[in-house]
Amino acid sequence: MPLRTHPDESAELRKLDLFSNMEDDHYEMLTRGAYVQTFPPGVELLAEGEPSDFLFVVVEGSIELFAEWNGRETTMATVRPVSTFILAATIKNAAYLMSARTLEKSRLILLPSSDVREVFALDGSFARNVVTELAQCYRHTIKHSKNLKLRTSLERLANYLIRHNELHGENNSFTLPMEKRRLASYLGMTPENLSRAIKSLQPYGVFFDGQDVSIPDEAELRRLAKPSPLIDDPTQ
Amino acid sequence: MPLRTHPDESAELRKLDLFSNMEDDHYEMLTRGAYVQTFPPGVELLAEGEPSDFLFVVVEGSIELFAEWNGRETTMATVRPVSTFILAATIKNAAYLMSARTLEKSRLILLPSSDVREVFALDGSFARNVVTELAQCYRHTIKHSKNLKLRTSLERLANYLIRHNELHGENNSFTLPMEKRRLASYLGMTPENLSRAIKSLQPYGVFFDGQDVSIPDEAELRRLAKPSPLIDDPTQ
DNA sequence: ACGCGTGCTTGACATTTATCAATCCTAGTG
DNA sequence: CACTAGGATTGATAAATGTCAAGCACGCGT
Repeated sequence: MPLRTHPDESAELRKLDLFSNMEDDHYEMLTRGAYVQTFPPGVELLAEGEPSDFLFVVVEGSIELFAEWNGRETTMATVRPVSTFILAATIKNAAYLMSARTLEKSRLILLPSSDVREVFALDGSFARNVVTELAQCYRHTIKHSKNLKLRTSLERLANYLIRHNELHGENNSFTLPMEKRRLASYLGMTPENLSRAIKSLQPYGVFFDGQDVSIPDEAELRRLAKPSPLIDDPTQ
Repeated sequence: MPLRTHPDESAELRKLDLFSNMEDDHYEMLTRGAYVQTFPPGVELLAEGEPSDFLFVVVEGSIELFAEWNGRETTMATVRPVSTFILAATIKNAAYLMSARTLEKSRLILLPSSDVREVFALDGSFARNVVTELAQCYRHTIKHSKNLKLRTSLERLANYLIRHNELHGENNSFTLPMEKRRLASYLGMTPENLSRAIKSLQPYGVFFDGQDVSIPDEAELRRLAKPSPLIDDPTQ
């Protein structure tokens, strides 16, 4: 059963960049119809093609954005706290282009799309925040396309490992943040192909133990991966 | 030698969705430093990685947005009049993620990025127009990624032909709007592979004569292509 | 009309990637 | 503690795609 937001969630929401510098009564309009809901893993929250009824905010857990065509499926992105998803569809009042499912138990805030559009039309600060968020998503997707079109799957894997090590590695070691089959799908390859790619990175000093990865000497891997900030840097 | 905008270009610019509902003095701020310039074919206007000095508007001709990595190059989009490009980089004051070159003789309006950002901060209507434009670009790029990840190159070609026939075909015939090698690059394949893909579409009722295409009976092609509005419809 | 360049096509071949089936491994369950 | 289900791996094979080299064809300028 959906519940109204609790003060805790509301405070968390207010801190988001997307809602900074907004007038308080506009923020009130935006959240008065909001729900907080917790979902178990593997729940499909929305399907591509549906009209956008809600803007979603992940407060806890993780969400997979994926797309389907002709019986095939591919992972487009993974969304982690605290951030929104399907903002573009909400603002444009258009159909979702991607489906979403929970990967683990997740707590979400649902903001009615009509309220979001209403406040968007009224509040200039909010409109500017939406631009920043959309520009971010847009540039991420451009980089994803460049990655797919300019690199082989082995190169994509190598660059993924280097970037993830930079962001989350300690002592050049880290644990994969998702199942291998999802990573494979995100990187545009099959699980079998990922398995073989992992093996063929061993000569470059990459060692896997289940989900755990260690890259004692990054230099060799970098020679193969040739990372570029214009594809791999999430802050660019 | 750069020239200030002429009254003609200025009127054309003002009519763009991006500048609708703006206050006149804000529009004035935006255009007082603008230049109009005509470029011959094949001129590289900007390179990925450079800071965004200008927002570009194509008034005449056509522009290719492309990206490079490790000696490889791929076409990301073709921009035709009247529309802007590299808006996201301009607003975020970030490096370009794509390079741009003229495909034919082209007339462009250059708006200094600093002016665009200044007006963006002042004018709520302009900020909302930027959102609409960015959401459009974002969703286009999502569709491009889905196309690449979910379809084979033959399926991508088939869908491209169906869509282009819908939009620009007369009597189920049309002329390719770009060279085959650029189409190949846009579709994420080599020119050789495109040549073979074209041949293997003959049994599906697709006939090429140089740049001219005719699809007397679309039904057969559609059975192969399985077009989806969530990938192929530019208005979605 | 003649060359000339560029893009297109074709063939032979190599590489990359997917598919299918079997097996292994491991975390969770009764 | 064995059982089981689902993911991961492996091998064999097929399909898709890229590479290289040669030849073709069309348009352009002289």
